Amino acid sequence: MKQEGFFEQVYHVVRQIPFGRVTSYGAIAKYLGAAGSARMVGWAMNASGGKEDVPAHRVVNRKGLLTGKHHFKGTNLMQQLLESEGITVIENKIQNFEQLFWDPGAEL
DNA sequence: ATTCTGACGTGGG
DNA sequence: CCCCACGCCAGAA
Repeated sequence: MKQEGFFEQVYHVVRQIPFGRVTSYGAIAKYLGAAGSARMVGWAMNASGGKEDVPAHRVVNRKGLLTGKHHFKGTNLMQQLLESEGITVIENKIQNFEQLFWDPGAEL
């Protein structure tokens, strides 16, 4: 039974991201065993675009930059969601990124 | 089957 | 920190 597309695996991890926390595509990819294919993770999020259960706004690139904000409905929606969780975002970059970083492989 | 793209990551300068 | 080039591999046309 399985047949789970690559997306569902990503959603499974992203859904577990705690409130007010963030993670990177690479961390998720590595957790799934697809280290190096971080692009697939981001792409999976693109497919998840309609799933509200997947807080894609909590997933950023390794620099803590909101690279995917362009793919959201609005241009500033992603940042608003993050700030709504107590995260400070300046110039599309998350402040204290290392502090807010949540590693699925390390804590899960 | 081939070709292209992509919300990234790493290494070198 | 920035910039440049390469690799990665799943899915759509």
